[in-house]
Amino acid sequence: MRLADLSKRSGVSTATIKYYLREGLLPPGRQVNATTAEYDEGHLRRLRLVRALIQVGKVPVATAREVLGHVDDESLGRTIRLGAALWALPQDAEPDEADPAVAAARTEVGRLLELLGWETAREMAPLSPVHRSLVVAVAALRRLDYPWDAELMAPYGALMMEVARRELDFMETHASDAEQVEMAVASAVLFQPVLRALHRLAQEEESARRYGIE
Amino acid sequence: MRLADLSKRSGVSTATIKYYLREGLLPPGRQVNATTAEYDEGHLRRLRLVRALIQVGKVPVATAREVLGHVDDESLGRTIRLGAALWALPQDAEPDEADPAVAAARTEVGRLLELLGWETAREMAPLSPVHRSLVVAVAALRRLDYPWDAELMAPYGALMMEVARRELDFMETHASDAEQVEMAVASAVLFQPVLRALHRLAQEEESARRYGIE
DNA sequence: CTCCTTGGAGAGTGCCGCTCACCAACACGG
DNA sequence: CCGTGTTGGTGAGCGGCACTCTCCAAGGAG
Repeated sequence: MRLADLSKRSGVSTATIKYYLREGLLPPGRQVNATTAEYDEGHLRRLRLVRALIQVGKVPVATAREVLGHVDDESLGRTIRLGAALWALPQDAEPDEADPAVAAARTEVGRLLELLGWETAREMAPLSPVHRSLVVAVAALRRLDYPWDAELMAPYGALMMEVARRELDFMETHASDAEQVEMAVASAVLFQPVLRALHRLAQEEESARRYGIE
Repeated sequence: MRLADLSKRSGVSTATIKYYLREGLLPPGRQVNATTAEYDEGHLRRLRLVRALIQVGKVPVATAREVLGHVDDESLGRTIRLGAALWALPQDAEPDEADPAVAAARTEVGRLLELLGWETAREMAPLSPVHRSLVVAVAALRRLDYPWDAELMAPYGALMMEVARRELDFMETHASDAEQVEMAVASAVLFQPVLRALHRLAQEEESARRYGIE
């Protein structure tokens, strides 16, 4: 398969594919000679993943490169690889440590993890970027005077744990570590729009049920 | 309160506040004379909401303006107002109707709503932008060969309904329609990062529990 | 009276995800 | 073996967006 074929089968323009190659999102093809390179099904698969991350998941190109780098790092075990890939994903702003809402949010998130019994998450908390973006989001809610507290949030955490369990069950039906990590990244990113849409549909549905369509 | 005070109390630069005023995200202050305008607590509250939408929720400025327009539209009843605001929120790309994955996704989403018994959502389906972005996201998952089907997704839908019920219960503790709609919008947008973070933390936690830290 | 601040508005900035234009080296059909 | 078209590679350009800068004349504060 050459570049033009890759483009046809993926629906991505050759210019964009070249850009992804340049940015290191897509590994180079097998160079046949100075003007020809061969791509295989693996490239097509990776290209579709890249597109999904960027277009549906809105992941910045630089972040996608980093995440995919971890996915491909065969020197790591599965858990570390998964962790590294997930850690590379968030691109939220740094919390403003001077803001009292941030400090309060941090405390409350700590209590939440305790309530949920998420020991690994608690140990990793000071370093984890995921933890950090949780703090930022909670701080934003608090600034809007939403009485957010750990007890209120614990059920959501439990629900997300339920979601994660289903995903890992499903991942286990797949063969290689790389495939599993790839799948975990795809779920982390692509289930987001799905959950968001279901969430909003549920809001509308429940609102219509409670109050009718006035 | 003048512009500079509004800036100090919100932590948003005067230049940015002026920009929001120009873009219609913030209603103008009470004009005292040609060079002075007075802002009140309502402006501060709105400004915080705008910031949360844009910075944490990553909602584009143009979209935020539209959403807030619906929140403020007192000619509408609560359900319609909520629906209008939520409909204005998504900013996903249009589905490519020529793509067979999109057609398959549409069918599958229809079956999902049937399984969940979400009648209002089914009636609104052809028009709803939220429904549309669900189709886009599901199509992306299908293209990656994830065997997504309605039965697999139904539990997620049920979980999101549970989340929505909690939110509406909480909303009911608040007074005016406008406040309730504002709160619904804030949840729709700000719970997203919270859920995302909890989801990823749960993934890491469960992975560590199952496989240890190799 | 003097200096500072105000609201308003246009133009500029920086980033980002492409997209275009151009290149010499080659592939391939006839 | 020739002519046309395609290849990988690269620099520059584009359009959108969220600000941010700069300037202005009109007031306000001490």
